[in-house]
Amino acid sequence: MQPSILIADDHSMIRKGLKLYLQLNLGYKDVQEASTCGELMKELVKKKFTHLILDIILTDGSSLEVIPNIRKVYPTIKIMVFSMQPAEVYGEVLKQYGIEYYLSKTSGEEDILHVLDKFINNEKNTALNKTSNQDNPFTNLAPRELEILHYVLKGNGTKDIADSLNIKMNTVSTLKNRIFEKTHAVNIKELLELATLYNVNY
Amino acid sequence: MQPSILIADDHSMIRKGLKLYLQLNLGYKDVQEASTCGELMKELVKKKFTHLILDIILTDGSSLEVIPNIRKVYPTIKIMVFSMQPAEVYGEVLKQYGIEYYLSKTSGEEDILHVLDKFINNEKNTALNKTSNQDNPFTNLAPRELEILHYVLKGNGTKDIADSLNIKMNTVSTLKNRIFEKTHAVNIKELLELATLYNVNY
DNA sequence: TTATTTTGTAGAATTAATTCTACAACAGCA
DNA sequence: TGCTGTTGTAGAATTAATTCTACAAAATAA
Repeated sequence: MQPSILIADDHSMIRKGLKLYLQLNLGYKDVQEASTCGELMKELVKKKFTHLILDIILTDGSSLEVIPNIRKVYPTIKIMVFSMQPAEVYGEVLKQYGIEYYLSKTSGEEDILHVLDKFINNEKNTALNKTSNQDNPFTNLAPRELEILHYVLKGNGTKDIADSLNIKMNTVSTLKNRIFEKTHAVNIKELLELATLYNVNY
Repeated sequence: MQPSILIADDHSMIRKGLKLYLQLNLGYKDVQEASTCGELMKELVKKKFTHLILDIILTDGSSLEVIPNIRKVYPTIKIMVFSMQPAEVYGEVLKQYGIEYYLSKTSGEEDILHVLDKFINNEKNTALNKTSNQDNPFTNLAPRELEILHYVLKGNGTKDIADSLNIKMNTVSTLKNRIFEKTHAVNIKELLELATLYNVNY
């Protein structure tokens, strides 16, 4: 059976690039795109996919949150997550969500093709198992904390974040405090520096 | 004459996506890739390109720094810069380097194609022209504003600054606002980026 | 030289952000 | 299997920060 692949990422250029790899380099013809969580869910209903490739953060929310739902409705679908961060940052969270395949957008051509190929052919991914970097302060962040971090690193304010996630400002403040505690940063400037240091983008 | 295009970006996926737009959507066949400043210079020697598309930050340095050199050796080459940031952040710097075309990677499909098309066909780019044509945005700051800037860049909060200068928080806020206005930064993150870019560390 | 803009400052009012507390759900350990 | 720590959430109270307005002094333009 031919694999049927759905890509969800809010940058169209990334979607096109990934699609190109899958279609031209690896020869998988059936590749669809979605740019938001909403679109993602809509596409899933339209058609039965065998493989999902999800950016962690989409404009309308974190794809991590919808993964349990997707799993419930489509238990056989294979899911790969990808983002700008090196694997260590999301390592723990991904394990928590049972994600076995991870691709960093900063990887080189060969790595990308290698990981994609393994993913589509359901081979075990070796890369994720060996990661557990203790000194990266971002590794200890909880899923929601990472999500908030994303917005904080973009420069968004507390109210903004609260509004776009539909939670109270208090909650965002609490999460932000926990991020600062765990990373030992004392202000946004230090957090940004740390993020630069550990190659954590957004 | 057919345009001959060179893309420099350290994310291979972005290169592929951009290439796809140029080749499949716009029909320009001659598109090459480089992932580092070093590779960029090597490619330039190999062959005469008509158009360059550069990510601002590459792994081995800022592409902005090599632009003057490129201009000296290849005065007719057209250069477009692209990055993850919205145009305003780099607006001033780009002006300084004589860059007329800018593309944000976060743009949607239509915008990307539109800007690319204009660039390749040497049409005037309207988007960048309306950004104010001052030099270094920090040179317009008044003495007291620079003083406040110093504390802001250190990561200090409004109250802190007010206390250590023995002025009211209102005053600091007003000064901060004027700093943001004059630099066109919308938040601390952008201000820090601008400061880094202009080597401002008061 | 006069008119206009910029600069440094703040009061009042408002809005944003934090802190402190709490609690239920869950995870992990022992 | 019960104990303990973590996570995600928010209410109440408080504090920090912004906005809007204003004004005198200084700088600048006409």
